[in-house]
Amino acid sequence: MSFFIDVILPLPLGKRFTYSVDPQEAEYLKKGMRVTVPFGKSKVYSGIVADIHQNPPEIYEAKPIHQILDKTALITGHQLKFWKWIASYYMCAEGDVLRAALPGAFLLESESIVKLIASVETETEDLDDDEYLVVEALQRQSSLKIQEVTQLLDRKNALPVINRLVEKGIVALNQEVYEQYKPKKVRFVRLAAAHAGEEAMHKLLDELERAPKQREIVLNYFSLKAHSSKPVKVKHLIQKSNSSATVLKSLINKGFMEEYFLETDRNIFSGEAKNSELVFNEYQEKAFREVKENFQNDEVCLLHGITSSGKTEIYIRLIQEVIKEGKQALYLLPEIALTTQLIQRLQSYFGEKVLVYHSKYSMNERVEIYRHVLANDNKGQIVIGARSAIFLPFSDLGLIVVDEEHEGTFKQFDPAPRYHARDAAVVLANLFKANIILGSATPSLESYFNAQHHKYGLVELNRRYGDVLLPEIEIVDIKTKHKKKLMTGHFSDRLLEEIKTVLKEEEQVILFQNRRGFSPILECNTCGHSPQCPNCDVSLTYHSHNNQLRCHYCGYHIAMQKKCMACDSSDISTKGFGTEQIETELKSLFPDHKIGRMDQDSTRGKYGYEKIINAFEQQEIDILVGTQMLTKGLDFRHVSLVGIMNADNLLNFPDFRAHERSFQLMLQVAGRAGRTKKRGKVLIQSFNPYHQIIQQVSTNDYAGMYKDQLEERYNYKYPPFFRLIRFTLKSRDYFKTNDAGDWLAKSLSNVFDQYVLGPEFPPVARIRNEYYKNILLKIPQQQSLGKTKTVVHKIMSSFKAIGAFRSVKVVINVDPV
DNA sequence: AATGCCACCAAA
DNA sequence: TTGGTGGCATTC
Repeated sequence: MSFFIDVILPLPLGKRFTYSVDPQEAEYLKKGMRVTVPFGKSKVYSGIVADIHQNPPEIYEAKPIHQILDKTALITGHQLKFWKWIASYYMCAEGDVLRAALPGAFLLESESIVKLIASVETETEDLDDDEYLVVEALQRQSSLKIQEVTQLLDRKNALPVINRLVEKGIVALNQEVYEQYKPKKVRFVRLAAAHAGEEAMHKLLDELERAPKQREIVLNYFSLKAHSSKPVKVKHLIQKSNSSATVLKSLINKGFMEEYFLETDRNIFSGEAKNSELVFNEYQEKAFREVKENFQNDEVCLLHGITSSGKTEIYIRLIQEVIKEGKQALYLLPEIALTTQLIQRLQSYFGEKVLVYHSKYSMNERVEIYRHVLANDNKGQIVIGARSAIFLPFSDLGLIVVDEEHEGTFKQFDPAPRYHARDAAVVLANLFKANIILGSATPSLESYFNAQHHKYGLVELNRRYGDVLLPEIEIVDIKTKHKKKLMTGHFSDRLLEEIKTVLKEEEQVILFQNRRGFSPILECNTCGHSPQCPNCDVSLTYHSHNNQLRCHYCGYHIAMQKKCMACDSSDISTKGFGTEQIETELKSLFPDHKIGRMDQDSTRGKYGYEKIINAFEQQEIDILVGTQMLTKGLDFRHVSLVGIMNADNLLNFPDFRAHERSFQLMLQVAGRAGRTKKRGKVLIQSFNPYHQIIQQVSTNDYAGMYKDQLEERYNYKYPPFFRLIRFTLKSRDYFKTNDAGDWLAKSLSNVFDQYVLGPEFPPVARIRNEYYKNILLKIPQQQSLGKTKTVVHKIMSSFKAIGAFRSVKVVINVDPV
C-alpha cells in the first residue's frame, strides 16, 4: 500500500502538492506537521502537511518527501480550516496565507552544500582553473555553500562549475536545512563545586581578603542564594554587587566560580498581577449584562461605547470569565493602538498570562509566543495583538475582542492575503464556537448596519466613566476668519486664544493634522468648495500632468477649473499642509513652550513612538502636533484642548469612506480632551462649518451620520449594500496594462454588466516604473459570492492564458478599504 | 516565487 | 564558436 501527503508550500501557487511517503512515515505524520520536500529541479522547501491519503496522483509521479521536521503538529486543524477560508474568501493561494500565518523562522530555508567525496583522490591535472579553486578550498574547509563558491570564483553563476565537479565524482551536493530559531541563552554563575560547603566558603573568603571587589561579589552571591534557590544571573549579580564583568571574570578564571547558560523565554512579564476587582458603574454593569445575553444567543456583539465610557473594563471582565473556564482569549487592536499604556493595563490584571504579538516583534520572540499559544500553557492564555494575531494556533479559544473595530488598518493591503482581521476574526470565532465582541466609539457603517439588521447584537454605552462630560466642541469658520484677516498662518484667533489659556493653566494641547504630505485637492479660498465627482461621493483630485480633476473610483474627469464651480471666485488653489509646517508656526508663536510632533517621520526607530508619548505624559511637552497616530488608545490626563487644524482635507479625501472616516477620526481625536474631571474643549477649524459631518461631530450624532452615509452608500452602490472586489493591474508596459485592463473589464462586464467600473488609472498611475490600472467589481447583496468568485477565477485563468498579457500582474483585493 | 531551459546576440 | 542575457514554462 502506498501513501501520499498533500503539502501546502509557501508559494503563491494556489494548489497543494502531492508527495509520496512510506508506510512508517505515513503512520508517523500528522496533519499540520512540517516537512521539507524537493521542489522543481533543485529547490527544497518546507511545507505543511494538509492531508494524508492513499490516492496516487494520476498524471504525474509523486516525489518522495525529504525530511519530517516536527514531532507533533505545528499547525492545528482549526488553523488549516481557517487558512482555507481566508484563501478562498480573499482569493489568494493557501501558500500566501501560510507565509502570513507563521513566524518566518518556521519556514526553513534550504541551501545547497558542496562537499568533497572523501574516498576520491583528486588528480589536479584533470581540472580547469575554476574547478581547481573549488577543490582546493574544500580541502581547507570541509563544506562550502553555493553562494560562497560564487564569491570564491567571482562569477555570476558558479553552478556549472559545481555540476562538472559532481559529474567527475569529486564533490557531492547536499541540501542542508536550517532551523532559524535560536533560543535566547542567559548567562548564569554558580560557585565552583570545590568551594561548596561552609568550611570551603570561609576558606574562600579568607583567600579573597586582599581582593575586596571579588569578595564583595562572592558575598552577594551567598546572600542571593540564601533568599532563594533560583539560579543566579550574571547580570543580576554584577548589578547587586555594584561591580563589573571584569571582576567576576577573574573569579571565574581563578576557578572559584563557574558560568553556565540556560535557555530562557523572551516574553517575560516581571511585574505582579493585581487581580484587583473591577469596579463597574451602573452603565457598565448593564452593558456587561447585555453583552452576556448576546453571547448566549451565539451572536457577534457590537459594543458602541463613546470614548472614555469604560469599554476596556468590560473586555477585561469578559476575559476574566473565559480564562476562568480555562479557555483562551484574543484581544485584537489596530497596530497603532498597541501602546504600552494598554498592555500594562492588561498585564496588571492578568500578569504573565498576557502575551503581545505584532509585527515589530523579532522573529524569535514570535516563535516563542506561537509555541506558548500552541501548548495552551499558562502564558498563552491571553494574546493582545495586531491583525496577524488571528493566525496563532489557538486550541481552545473562548473569546475574541476586536477593539477599535472601525479601523481600516485591520485590513491587510499588501502582500496577499489581503484579509480583514475583524471579518476574519468573526469567522475564526465561529470555528471555535467562541464569543466575539466588536467595540468602538464610532462603529464602522458595516458593523452598525449588521447590528441594525439583527445580524449582530448591539450594546450601547453612552455615559463617560466617572460622569466626565464629553468635551465641548466649537467649530471655527476659517473662511470668514481669512476674510477678516484673523488668521495667523494656519491658526485662527480663537484657536490661539484657547491655546494661550490652556498653557497658562499649565495644561496640555493636542493639535491634529491629518496627513503629513501634500494632498492635491482643489479648494476655493473664498467658499471652501472643492469639486466633487457626480457619480461617486468623492472629491476630485488634481492631476497636474494633464491639468485634470478626476475621480479615481469611476474615472470621471473634468478639465482643471479656473474658477470655483460654486461661487465663481477665481481665488482657488491646491491645498495641503502638514504637521511640520504647523510645528514651525507654533515654535515662532509660542517660543517659550515645548512643542512635540508625532507622525511617521518623528516616530521612526523602535522606541521613537514611546519616547514622544512618555515625554508628553510627563508634561515635558506642552503642545503635541500629530497625525492619526495620536487618536488611538492613548490616555493623557492633562490635555484640556484638542484642535483640529483643518477638517476639510479629511472630508475631501477621494474615497467613498471619506465622510465616515472623517467622522470617526474627529470624534476619536476629540475624545482625547478632558479625560478627567475637568471638561475638555475641542476646536474644529473648517472652511465649511456647515458641512453635515462637522455638524454631526459637534453634536456627537452618530445616528445621524449613520443614516446619511448609509443613504449615500445605497445610492452609489457601495458597501454595506454592495460588496467590492478590486482588480489592480500592473506592468512595466503602459500599453499592455491598458490592453489587459480593457480586456479584463470587458470580460467582467460580459457577466456582471453595469457592476463593473473602470478600468481606471489610480491617482498614482505609475509606481516604480509600473503602470497601474484598477477595475472595481460591485456585487449586489443577493448575488452569490461563491458563484461570483468562480466566474472571476474562470476569467482570470483565461486572462492568464493570453500570451500578450503575461507580463501584466493582477492583484485581487476583496473588500478593499 | 524561483529555477532551468532555450532562443538570441555580441565578442573572439 | 562561446558565453552571457532575457523571456517563459514548470514546479507534485
